Amino acid sequence: MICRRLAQHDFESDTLHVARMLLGKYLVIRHGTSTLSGCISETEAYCGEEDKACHASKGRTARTEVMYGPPGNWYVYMIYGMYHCLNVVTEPVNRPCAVLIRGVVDVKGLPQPLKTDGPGKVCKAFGINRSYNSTPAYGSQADMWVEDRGVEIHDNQVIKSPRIGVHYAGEYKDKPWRFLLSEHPA
DNA sequence: CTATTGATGGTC
DNA sequence: ACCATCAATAGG
Repeated sequence: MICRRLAQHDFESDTLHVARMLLGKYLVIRHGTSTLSGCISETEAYCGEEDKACHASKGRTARTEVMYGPPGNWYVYMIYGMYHCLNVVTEPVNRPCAVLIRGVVDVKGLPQPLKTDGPGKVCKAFGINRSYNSTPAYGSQADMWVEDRGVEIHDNQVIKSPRIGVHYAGEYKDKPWRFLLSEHPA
């Protein structure tokens, strides 16, 4: 069975391409001796300063700094004071883009099943917080990474839609930059 | 529809 | 130092 960790260069390409590519890949996190993993089922692309829905539309700040750095680092932020959202930085240095991981299915390693159909719930189930911000999502040293387990996702399994919760984003609010599996492969 | 919750960025 | 807003979620 194929089981390859993605490499940094896998995150360097166009953000829409990465968001589509991540569907069917596996998010894996190591907590000490235990490991959690699940199949990525929903993503959204956030594409640079010109994208009014992207946090980097406000320019370079302490929060967005990681997006201006090299691709393949995690971008984790807190939203509404209660939830964390997990993103991975894409595209070359100084091009502030990221993919939000909104849904993970078929999660293995939890003591009991938890709903993971939303970005806040993904982070809660996986125990993801700000301490992961700016850490690499690739390489053998990573605590949390993405694996290709050979699951092929065809275009007829992928639904594209506008992104959630970005009504304020002007001409960018209706861009079909959300990608989700119509049925998950498990 | 509302309440929750605190980080964040903009303004004073 | 304030203040409005927010890439969410649960509950009516």
